[in-house]
Amino acid sequence: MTIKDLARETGYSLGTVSRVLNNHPNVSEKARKTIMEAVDRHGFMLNTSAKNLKQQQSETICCIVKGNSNELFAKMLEYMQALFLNTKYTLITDFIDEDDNEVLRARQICLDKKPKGLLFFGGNQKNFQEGFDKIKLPSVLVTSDAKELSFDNLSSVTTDDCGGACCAVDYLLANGHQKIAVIGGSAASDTSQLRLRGYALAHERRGIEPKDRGPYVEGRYSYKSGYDAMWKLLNEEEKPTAVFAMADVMAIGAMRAINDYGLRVPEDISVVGFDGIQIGEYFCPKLTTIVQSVEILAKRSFEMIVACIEEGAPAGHEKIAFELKRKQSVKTIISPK
Amino acid sequence: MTIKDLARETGYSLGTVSRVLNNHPNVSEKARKTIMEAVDRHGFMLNTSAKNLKQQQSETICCIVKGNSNELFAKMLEYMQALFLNTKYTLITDFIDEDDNEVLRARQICLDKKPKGLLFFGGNQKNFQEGFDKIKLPSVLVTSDAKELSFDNLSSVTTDDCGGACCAVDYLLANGHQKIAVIGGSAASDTSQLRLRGYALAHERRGIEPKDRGPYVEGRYSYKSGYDAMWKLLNEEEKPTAVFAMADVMAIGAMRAINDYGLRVPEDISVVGFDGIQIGEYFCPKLTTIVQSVEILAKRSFEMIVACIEEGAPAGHEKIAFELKRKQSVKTIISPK
DNA sequence: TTGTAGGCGTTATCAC
DNA sequence: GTGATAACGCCTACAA
Repeated sequence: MTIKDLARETGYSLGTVSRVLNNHPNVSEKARKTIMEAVDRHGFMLNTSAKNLKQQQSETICCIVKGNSNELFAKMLEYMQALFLNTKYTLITDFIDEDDNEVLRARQICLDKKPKGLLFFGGNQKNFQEGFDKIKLPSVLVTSDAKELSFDNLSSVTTDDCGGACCAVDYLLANGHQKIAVIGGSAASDTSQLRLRGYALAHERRGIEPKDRGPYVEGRYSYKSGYDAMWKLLNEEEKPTAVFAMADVMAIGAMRAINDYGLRVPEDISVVGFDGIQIGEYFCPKLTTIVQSVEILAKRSFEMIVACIEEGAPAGHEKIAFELKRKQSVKTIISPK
Repeated sequence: MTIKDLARETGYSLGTVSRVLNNHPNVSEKARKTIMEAVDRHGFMLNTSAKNLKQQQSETICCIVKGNSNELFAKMLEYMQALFLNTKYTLITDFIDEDDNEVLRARQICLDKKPKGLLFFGGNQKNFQEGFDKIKLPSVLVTSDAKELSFDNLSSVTTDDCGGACCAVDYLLANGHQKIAVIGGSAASDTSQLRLRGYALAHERRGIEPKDRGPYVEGRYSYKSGYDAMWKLLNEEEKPTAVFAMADVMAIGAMRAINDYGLRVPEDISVVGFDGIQIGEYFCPKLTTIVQSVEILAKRSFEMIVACIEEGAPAGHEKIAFELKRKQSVKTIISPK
């Protein structure tokens, strides 16, 4: 069933049917009614391939989401959808695997759907370096800094990773912890780099030498990896009194490991996470963490992409404020100064 | 840039370029090489709209996933992708919102991509009743029973929800618990119905009258909802000694509520969940739960859809075995008989 | 092995 | 208001 069939059946021409289906003006009420009736009768739907093929431009913005079970991204998407509701743009979402190439995918989407702008939720610097020059659309990379990439059509909005980590670690130091271990992602990742930098910064500000700092265990952002990393730390000669985990999931894995080892959080070892995902609030003890504001992240990304599209605003790179959420997973060794 | 440009540039014709791009035989090595070089040079990509439009049939199976942060579905998808890797089919995935209409979406996809079969991860009976008659492709509904719908091209694979719930509750009864409360989804949902049926069944088998059973608190499948439901139970005159939560997330919310109320799991109140998600293993105490086998769910769905497509097998409705994972959230009041 | 031409289902630009 | 008709980019007979 195509609009051709619809035309034949209603006695109107292709053009009129198409006009009705696209809510164009200049169609008689009568035509609209007859045609819509036929549409409903058959449950007719337009073929979007044909539509996309023909349309040169669409009032569409595409959001490419990396990884399909990321609570932060899911929440951000909700806000984003709400924001686009009252605009002339339609937000379309495309989920891709964690390790798929988002830039390649974006290029395909540009070809097929001809969107006005691109939003990337998560992204790998390397993929951008290699292929983003082929993309000419205003784009915003959310959750990862694109300043260094310096494409003039690629903005970015990120949480202040370095500052957040610094704040978390400083909080631990202020509470009297000394050797603070870090568990986090691969040192090769930009985000991990920044958070590690924040860790160092907090120490530097208090004049603590590198040799007097705790160890860094690399892993992936998962419960299991957090567990394993912590387990490793627990079996070393000198156990840390506190751990900074670069992600809440790692923090939770770590807390479980501490429990299994027979120690307690925060009595024996304190833990601070990063992200602010829900489960942190439900875990026992409630996780003290650096909260990324998904709401502001979404809002600023939205504003930036729209400004770039409508006013040709230049690409910008913005850092969003974080918030230290003090809960129950940190013990005060000396009263904070 | 289109294949036309590519043809012009390489001196070959449209046909040859297309053949190269689609790995057809009957192309000279030379042509393949020159054309591929041009493709790489420009980073050329085919327009999939045009491709889909033209192609009448594709060796494709589409998986429509409802809700984009469902751990069970994400895991199932991983298995599914692995299963399809060695077949001639390409699995394409389409994520839709929790409350979008999966059947409508499926119809659109059929029009656009002309797949050979459909996989639904999650689905609403009502949507199927209303619109599935328009879909003529072999389909499998995973995680929700489609027997009652009785479409001859719609199979289903589900965990034995009733049996699982019965097992969970029986385990609690066997451990000496008496008034077992239930917290779960809306009584209107099929899955909740089945799990509630299992709860009743476990009691019937031991000859326990409805009046001697615990209360049922309705909610949604979320941490918060589990928390609220439990809080309500805690503030009633007669507190339960055990709770069966229809989802692990609810169970975790409930455990947090118990903690906040000043009681302990399992010493004061025991909890059993349903699903077998990761966090249950990391929570303190580790959650005793009914595990749905995502692996088998995926495997059987895969086998069924392929059988329907290739051998015209009739639709079937299968129940997958669950597993009771005994961990730390249940206390034995009397030794189990 | 390669080239040519028709058409997939739409939308948009014309006339009428 | 409405109806022809020409693309959109690609695939695939069929012809050479």
